[in-house]
Amino acid sequence: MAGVGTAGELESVRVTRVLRDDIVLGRRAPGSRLIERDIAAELNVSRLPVREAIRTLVGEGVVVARPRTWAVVREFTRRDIQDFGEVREAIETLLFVFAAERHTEEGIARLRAAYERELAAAVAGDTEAARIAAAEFHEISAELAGNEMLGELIAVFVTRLRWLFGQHDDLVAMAEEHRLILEAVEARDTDTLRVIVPRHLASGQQAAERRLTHQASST
Amino acid sequence: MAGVGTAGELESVRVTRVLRDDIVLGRRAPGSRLIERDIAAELNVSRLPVREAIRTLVGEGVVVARPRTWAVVREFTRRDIQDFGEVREAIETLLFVFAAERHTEEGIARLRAAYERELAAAVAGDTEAARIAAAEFHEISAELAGNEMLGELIAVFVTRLRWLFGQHDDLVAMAEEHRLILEAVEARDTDTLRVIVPRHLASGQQAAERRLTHQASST
DNA sequence: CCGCCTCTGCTGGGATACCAAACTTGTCCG
DNA sequence: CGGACAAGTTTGGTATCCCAGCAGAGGCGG
Repeated sequence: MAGVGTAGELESVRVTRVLRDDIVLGRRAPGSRLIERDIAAELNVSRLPVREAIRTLVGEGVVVARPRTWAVVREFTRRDIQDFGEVREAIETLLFVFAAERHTEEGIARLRAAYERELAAAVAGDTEAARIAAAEFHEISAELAGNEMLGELIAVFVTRLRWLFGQHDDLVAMAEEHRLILEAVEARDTDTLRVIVPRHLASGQQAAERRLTHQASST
Repeated sequence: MAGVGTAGELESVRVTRVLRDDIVLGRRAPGSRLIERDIAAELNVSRLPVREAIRTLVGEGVVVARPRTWAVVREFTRRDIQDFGEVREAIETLLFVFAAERHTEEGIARLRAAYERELAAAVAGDTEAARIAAAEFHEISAELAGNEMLGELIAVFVTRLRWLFGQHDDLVAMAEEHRLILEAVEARDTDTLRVIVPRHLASGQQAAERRLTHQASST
């Protein structure tokens, strides 16, 4: 169900994914221009799908577009990252608290499975697999939270999240933090969650700020 | 700053506003079809601005679009409204708590001015003016909160908010609730805010659910 | 009489060509 | 050295055309 890929896929969706990956993976630097005509030529499509893709990425907050000029990859300031962290703290705390209050047996089993996959990959040093498993940990949590609107809200921010906080230095430490969250969710211990989730996010915050410093210095 | 209007305005922005108002004000019913060609003809534009507008409204969560078929105005369930209320509670509490922690003298003065305009309009029975002033109360609060990302997050939800919770039965009561919030913000009393903001929102929740019931019965 | 299935019309997704508006940029002049 | 001006770019929008795919109607068979 996940991996059919190009079968009947809309061009605009494909272009969006390519551009988004370019940005998130750093192949397009913050501040660099997104020129519709050039991108269209690169990807062998007309300007239409490119325009839609750029609009989508504007909605996801990783591209800024002023009228009648080129769009650029967004440049985040240290302040933006701080602000984003504050908002993220509130949202994710809500997410895990709801998951704790509303989860089912079956859901916890899936959450544990994701955690175990993440841990195994982290120990094995498989960065990509650990990243994917960690993302699934979040997705399953969103399901358990049983709040569709919360899911939509997170969807709006998830690209920014992947971009700014995508790479975490210490994979094993992150897996350990997920274990603590998993156990608190399973025990429906919301008080503990309200303490450990902010702490968990703070550890990723520093990596993001370090990354920003690195980018700034390379400009 | 608000009211220049049509001067050099982009067509896509204009079309978006027209469609959004149609939906928010109930001129387009939930479930009704949004057919690009028809809307383009109605507004004397080509299909492109209409497509962009529909995409924007999808992003704002008030329109649903499946590939290669018409888009429809979103139909909200009672569950959606409940979920939305839960999320809104967390976001707005955060908003006013930040505003309380970070506001300036000058900002409070503007917030009070907005409140007083709202109260005067509510007492006078001027629904439209009260609605506008209440919206400004929120906008100023977002400024005072000093968190750009939080503003972006709210922007994503504000259309849904206007649509579902737009009309509040008792304008004077809402103004009174805003007075309590204003005073708590000014006094930097975050503990009180964490209590009264959820209570404030709950009072609007019921109106939204009643509205939904009304819509369902009229279908 | 009911349910499935095909078939057709409608609708969006995309390509192409073209034009206007306005933003950038580089140049020239004071 | 700085500002006004002109040329080149780039997006926003219009107008068509075509194709793929969904929805609904109607027919077919049980």
